Amino acid sequence: MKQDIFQAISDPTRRAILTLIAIQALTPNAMAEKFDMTRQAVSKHIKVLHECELIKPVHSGREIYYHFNAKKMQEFDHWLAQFRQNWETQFNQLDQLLTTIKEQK
Amino acid sequence: MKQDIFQAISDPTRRAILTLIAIQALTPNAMAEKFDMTRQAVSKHIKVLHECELIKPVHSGREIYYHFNAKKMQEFDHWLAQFRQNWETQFNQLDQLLTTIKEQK
DNA sequence: TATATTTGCAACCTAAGGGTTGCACAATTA
DNA sequence: TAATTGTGCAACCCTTAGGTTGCAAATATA
Repeated sequence: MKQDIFQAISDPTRRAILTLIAIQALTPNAMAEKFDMTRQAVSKHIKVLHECELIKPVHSGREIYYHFNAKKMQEFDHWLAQFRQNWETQFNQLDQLLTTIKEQK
Repeated sequence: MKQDIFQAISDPTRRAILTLIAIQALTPNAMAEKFDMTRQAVSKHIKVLHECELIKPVHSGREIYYHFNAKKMQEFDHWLAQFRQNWETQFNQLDQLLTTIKEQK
């Protein structure tokens, strides 16, 4: 079952993991130390992030360093692009509309 | 219970709603016509989007037009900012690292 | 070889998500 | 006023999500 990046990002723990490894690649054990939950729980989050390719494993002996996959994160940026025009122009128009309606009452 | 914007966009139907009303404000009934589910199910999605302020209701008689709140959507853009540097530079470095490791074998 | 370490996987439990139907209520219209 | 329309809320059901414990496999170390 291929995961969806939006679903992957919806969990706060997974967002924290991404923030951590965007700075430096980490092993599952190293990540688990940062959170108040079992290593296995963190491992599940890693699995989700890996399945949707937001992170990439680099094996080194028995350790696995998970790296942040910036390229995949760009997909989120592309989805956001459809709304950029809105927050550049339309939100001023909405303010105007709301003001107009208020005045009509 | 205040909703989280990341959780709000994790659902495909809610993303579709946002895409629709980014173009033009719509009533719940008008939205429901676009989807293969009951009006009440769509209404639940609207509730989630409203609670986290990604959409804003504008009442007009007994109808309610939900408008896209571009300002709130910008929060995603701000969250993404922390990763921009990564996809501008680091993903090339990762490629290099992977290549290096491959050569070491 | 025996032992310790790092990791992943399976079973299980509980809470939350997303759908349904039914109903209540306010605003419009006959 | 009576009937229709647009909306939201509650109860319910089933599946998924996120946590736990326990175990197995692979690598490193004594």
